[in-house]
Amino acid sequence: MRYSHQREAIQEIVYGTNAHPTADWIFQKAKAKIPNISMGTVYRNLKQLEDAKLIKSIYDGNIARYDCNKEPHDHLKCKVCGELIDVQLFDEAIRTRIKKQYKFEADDVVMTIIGTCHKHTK
Amino acid sequence: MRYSHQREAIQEIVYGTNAHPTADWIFQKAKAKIPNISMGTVYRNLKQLEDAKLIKSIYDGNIARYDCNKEPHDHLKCKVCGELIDVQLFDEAIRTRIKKQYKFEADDVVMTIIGTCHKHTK
DNA sequence: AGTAATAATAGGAATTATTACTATTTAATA
DNA sequence: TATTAAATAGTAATAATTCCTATTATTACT
Repeated sequence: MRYSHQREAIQEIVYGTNAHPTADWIFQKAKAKIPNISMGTVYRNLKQLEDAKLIKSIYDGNIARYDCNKEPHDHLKCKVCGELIDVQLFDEAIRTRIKKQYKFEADDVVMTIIGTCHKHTK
Repeated sequence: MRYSHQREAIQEIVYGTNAHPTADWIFQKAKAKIPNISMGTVYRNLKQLEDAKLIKSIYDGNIARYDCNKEPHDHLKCKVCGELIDVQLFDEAIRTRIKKQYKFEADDVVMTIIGTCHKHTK
């Protein structure tokens, strides 16, 4: 993977937030740095960064979000404010259980728990 | 919710398979019964059936799939054949742990474990 | 049974997220 | 510095889904 100014900027943007930004949000931020950057460049680089394990992507409903947290982790999604909170729930015990119970070799987990976060409890 | 021939057909189609069909697959099947049914009708009714808790929907990547299994459950997704297998992993113990550890009230879980199913182990 | 009210529909246009295409630019390196 | 191929900008294309509107069908009421 050859160096590019655009990719560096995109990586910096994703690393600069833990708000799980969308491709479009990243595109808007990138335009502030590189005014004529194009959406295709954003998508291509996000994919490359993901392939290189420098970022992760998650599907929030039907829209992709990008995450600078590279550790295996899961998400709590608040149904009031929509925020995604990083948590670590899936562990080796569950992996073993899945292997024994279902003869299924688990590589990756996409887990989102929908509910209400502490900011909205009265 | 008023009766409609179209909704009845759509519900029958979803109930008639456990292959987690997409909206388009359901649309094709529905056309065999009702030749001039439209895609909008399929989407509207799938949403209504989901609101009425008669079916469930899950996101497989960025595409919606529909499930006649109304019980809370999770999915194993085989990365070789793409099949989604219904399992039950999320339980009251995890819900309690989330509440204590993160002060988060969990309502629903969207969990998909990506890996390889037993059909592809040599 | 006839009629009024309105939910649901067909058909198509619009939207949104994402991918594909192509001529040009840029980074690596010989 | 000249060469080569990867990366880019700009734009067109695609795919899933939603929105719009005139018409149709279901229900409720006489």
